[in-house]
Amino acid sequence: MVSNERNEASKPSLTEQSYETLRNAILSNQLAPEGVWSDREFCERFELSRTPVREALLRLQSEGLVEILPRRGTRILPLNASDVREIHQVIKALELEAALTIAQSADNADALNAVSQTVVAMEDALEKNDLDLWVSADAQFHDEVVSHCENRRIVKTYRSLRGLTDRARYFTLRLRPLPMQSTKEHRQMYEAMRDKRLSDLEALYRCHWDRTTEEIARLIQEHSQSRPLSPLR
Amino acid sequence: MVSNERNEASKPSLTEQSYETLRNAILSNQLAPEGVWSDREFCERFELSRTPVREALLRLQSEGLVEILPRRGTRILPLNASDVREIHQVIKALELEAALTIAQSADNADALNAVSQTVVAMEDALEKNDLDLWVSADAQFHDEVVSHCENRRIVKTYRSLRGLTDRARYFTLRLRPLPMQSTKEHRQMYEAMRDKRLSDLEALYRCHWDRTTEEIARLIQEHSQSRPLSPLR
DNA sequence: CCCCTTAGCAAGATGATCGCATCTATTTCA
DNA sequence: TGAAATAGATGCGATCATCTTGCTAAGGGG
Repeated sequence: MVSNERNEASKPSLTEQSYETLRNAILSNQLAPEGVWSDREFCERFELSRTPVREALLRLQSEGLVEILPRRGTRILPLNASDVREIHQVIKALELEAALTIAQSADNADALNAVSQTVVAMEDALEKNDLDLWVSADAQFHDEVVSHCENRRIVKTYRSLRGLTDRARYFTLRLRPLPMQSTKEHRQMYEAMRDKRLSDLEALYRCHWDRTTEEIARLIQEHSQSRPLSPLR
Repeated sequence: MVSNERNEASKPSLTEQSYETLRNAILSNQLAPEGVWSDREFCERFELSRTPVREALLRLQSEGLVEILPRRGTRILPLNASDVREIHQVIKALELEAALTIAQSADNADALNAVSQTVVAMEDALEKNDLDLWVSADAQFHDEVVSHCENRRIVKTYRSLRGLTDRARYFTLRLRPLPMQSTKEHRQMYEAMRDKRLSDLEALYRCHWDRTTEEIARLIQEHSQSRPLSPLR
């Protein structure tokens, strides 16, 4: 009666806690992606003990945020232009698949409604010249599309990859042109989804992501030429 | 043949060893996907100790093969028809993206050559009526496509998901019709890729995967109706 | 009087800590 | 320059404390 399935809310384990702490520290760039860190340094800095930290690092490695060098230490992987391009390509493919699924679904009223609202929010934010609001609406657009595709694997993979590039998106936001073009594209994507124009939807999606990707990747390339390449795993 | 970047081959840590052992045991169905296992049982059965087993289980959980119930044990997740559909949808999207990338690449001679050879191998195997050989060639077709897309994230995500459904594919292989249709489709996909007919390629890919997915999913549904649904994470 | 519900206890298992042997990298000496 | 020793850190295992769960018994209701 009392017990439902959410048992992780009751008491976050230290491993979970370590994972969240380290992940946030990396994504917010509090941990510089340079040099090799030892377990001890993580422990001392965040007041955690070794086992939870080790298990958290293993998870972060599987997500591609860090690289564990056996018997040597842990390296925070920097995000270079090539990484952004690779990750965005996967995101593009997954999100397009989700959008196509929604467009072809018979029962997509909820999804379309949710997506529609985010488009309106983007247009409002643009009018008010509120970039933070726009970013939030933009993120929500993509999240709503993915969330409504009824495929937990797509959602999970998408979320984990998306987190990686939020760093990049955040830092390059104010360096990019005002997102008028982007806002228009989002409306077009929504309408193509609504009207079940599948090939239009696909072309729009690919175009949108390819353009966004190039904008961000170029900015990263210009602003951090000194950073080393990061091997995967 | 020649190992290039694989530095884990030099000396497999016990964690790596545990991971491989457990993963193989699950994928080959030596560990029944029923009931909850304790750490000790894994340790005794495979003669490993707890720390490596725990770390391996964490990795397997992040791949969706097992579910760790806090303070209760570890459950091997069964593969039901719905899972197969979800995973195949992701695979379809990723592999299509890879195929499109190859088709649009200027320097795709190597890739096309490798893929072409696997198609020939499939046709040979079919003629000899050698199912095992056919399966191997089939797997190699998809692997070559993904491997040549120059995107490590796609490769990595693909491999991890593909492993999950190999179980299903293996078990349903001999229950499915002879793969004549499938072989023909692979040749068509290859030719579309070679001739840069992108929309054909896309349609062929979607059609191929959707058909394969339904074949396998239906067989699973019929053969294992008694199995419980498996929640993700 | 019997059965069902609930509280309490015990046993077993897990999350986390700590220590040891081993391996890597660096430094020093020949 | 090269080899060996030393210092430091990691991988792994042993151990402790806490939590879950199943069993038992007591109490209340039919």
